[in-house]
Amino acid sequence: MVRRGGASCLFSSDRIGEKTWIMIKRRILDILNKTLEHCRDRGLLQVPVDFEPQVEVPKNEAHGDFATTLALNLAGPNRRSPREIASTLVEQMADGGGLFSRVEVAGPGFVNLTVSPAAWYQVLPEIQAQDQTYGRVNIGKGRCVQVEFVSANPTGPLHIGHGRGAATGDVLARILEATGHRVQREYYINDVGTQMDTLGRSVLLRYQQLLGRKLEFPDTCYQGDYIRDLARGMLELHGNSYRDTPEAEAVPVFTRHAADRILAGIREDLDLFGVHHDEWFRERSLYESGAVDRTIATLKAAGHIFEKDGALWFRSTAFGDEKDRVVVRANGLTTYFASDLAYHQNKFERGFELVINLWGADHHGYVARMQAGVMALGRKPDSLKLLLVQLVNLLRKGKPVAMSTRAGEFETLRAVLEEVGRDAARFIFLTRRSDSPLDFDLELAKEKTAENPVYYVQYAHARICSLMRLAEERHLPLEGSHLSRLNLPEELALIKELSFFPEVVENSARFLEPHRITYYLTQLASTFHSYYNHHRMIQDDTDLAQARLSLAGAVRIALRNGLELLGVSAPDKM
RNA sequence: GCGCCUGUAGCUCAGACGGAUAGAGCAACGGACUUCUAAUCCGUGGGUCGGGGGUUCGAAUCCCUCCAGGCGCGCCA
Repeated sequence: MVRRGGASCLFSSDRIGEKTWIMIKRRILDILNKTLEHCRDRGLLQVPVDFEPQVEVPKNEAHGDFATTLALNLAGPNRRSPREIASTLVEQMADGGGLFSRVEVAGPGFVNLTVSPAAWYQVLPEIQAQDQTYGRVNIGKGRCVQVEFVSANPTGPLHIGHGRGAATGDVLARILEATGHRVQREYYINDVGTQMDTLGRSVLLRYQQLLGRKLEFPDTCYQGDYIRDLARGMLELHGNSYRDTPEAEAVPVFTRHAADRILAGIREDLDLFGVHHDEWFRERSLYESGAVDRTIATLKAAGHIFEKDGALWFRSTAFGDEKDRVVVRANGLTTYFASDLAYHQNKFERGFELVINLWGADHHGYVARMQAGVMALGRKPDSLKLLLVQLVNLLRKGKPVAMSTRAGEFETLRAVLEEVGRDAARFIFLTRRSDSPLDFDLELAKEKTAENPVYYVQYAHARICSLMRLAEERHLPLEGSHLSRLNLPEELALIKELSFFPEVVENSARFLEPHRITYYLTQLASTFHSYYNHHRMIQDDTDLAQARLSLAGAVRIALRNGLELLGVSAPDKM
């Protein structure tokens, strides 16, 4: 059953180790900072106090593994040419234990850095050692974060748009967990208001029809077949005992029955999708506990509420909204916004330092007032992040599948899951940034070809597993000390790409963009497939075989951990 | 009308903090399985980054303006 809110930030799974970072980039930054310090101390360069060197990966590989723009950025303050500054830096730079095989000034004043193969090789054993934790980065430092997502009204089954929200929210939560945050997943149930009344009335009318009563079923009621099923449920439970009950009395009974049933169905759908919420928070509880009244009183005491035309208004314009908003109507009823204010106050009272809400893109007109509300409640505006999830265009062989809740002919999440499976659905939902519309082709999602990115990535993983099985049969060592045999450019490039994984995860968390993971995995799989097709792993030269298998093993770890973040399985064979 | 978002190859889209010659997948065309999984790989063509102006040593990225599209603008939920 649904639990009441109140559980605060009690999660204690602190599985994030400290040593979760591939060191190359960090080491480069250390060297650069030390060099700058050295130059400043000896009066060779003026360095602004909070100057931080930028290290990037050049597009052109002839420009080395990394490049820094610091000479370009220091040119202004020093009134000297960037190339001159770059030369000074390079002269003064101490090589940190043979990290670089080449350092040179190029172009307008870039310093290009090439990392020595020996330093790259160290990445592989480190990935092996970190294994399951590779990719975890502790940037959250135990910060309490709540992700509220799906939160569909219990008026019908989840459709595919909710599925996208579910996948995005769940993966976001996984990414935040992997980056040292304590995360709670929450579902907000709008169980108050006219939509719920409409639901109850819809089921009641169908119930009466089942009892043989001739009546018109209005357009304003929910049309889907599931309403008839709910009515049949009531019939089985209660026979005809509500046949002549006055509507005002019967509707709440039907509403509760319908909402409970639908919610149970929603939970099943989410379960099937591998999505689990820690907390199911009922809007009704905010009224029952007096939280809504309390929040309005708080805002009133702070001078953010005024009265006009018999209604109470929240002065959201004081916080950047374009107009003020009603919280209590002239008829005495509170608005949806009022309970939302109370809900967010409640979230902060539960101790969350960051609150993330995923909303359907059609709510975007609501963003400014909610942000205003958060500020009025005395919180920093960035303690609430509102992410908008755009529409999903459901296609079948490129042609749109009609979707309309009203007409009752929508494609449910469950139907999609049954057709294409959990892995494909999750992955495809995350192939685009959430605020851009997504085409979801059912036929493509089922295809077991290269066009389907899910299989592409999973196949790379299965392929490596298959390699390992064969290597074991032939008694080849999977680990050893022959990494220096990896001297092909594509081998070094693959190690380099592997080393970026933690940074991808980190950025994915920092910008709240799960699609970065799917992009990275697709790219990594592609690099590996290409490498595999050009070079034999298992072969007579056992030292070389061992080195290549170590590399493949590290690729497998990154693929597996990345898929794990997406909640997608990493099969051993396909 | 006001506000927010978007505009990158034929299509779908990546490109955090401004960096060197703008990328991927699909589609099109042409190739690679006696050898570790061809659910794979390789090659070819394809672009005034919506137009214009500005800031900068340097702009797809920042600013202004115009154009085109999407969404939002209730004492609804």
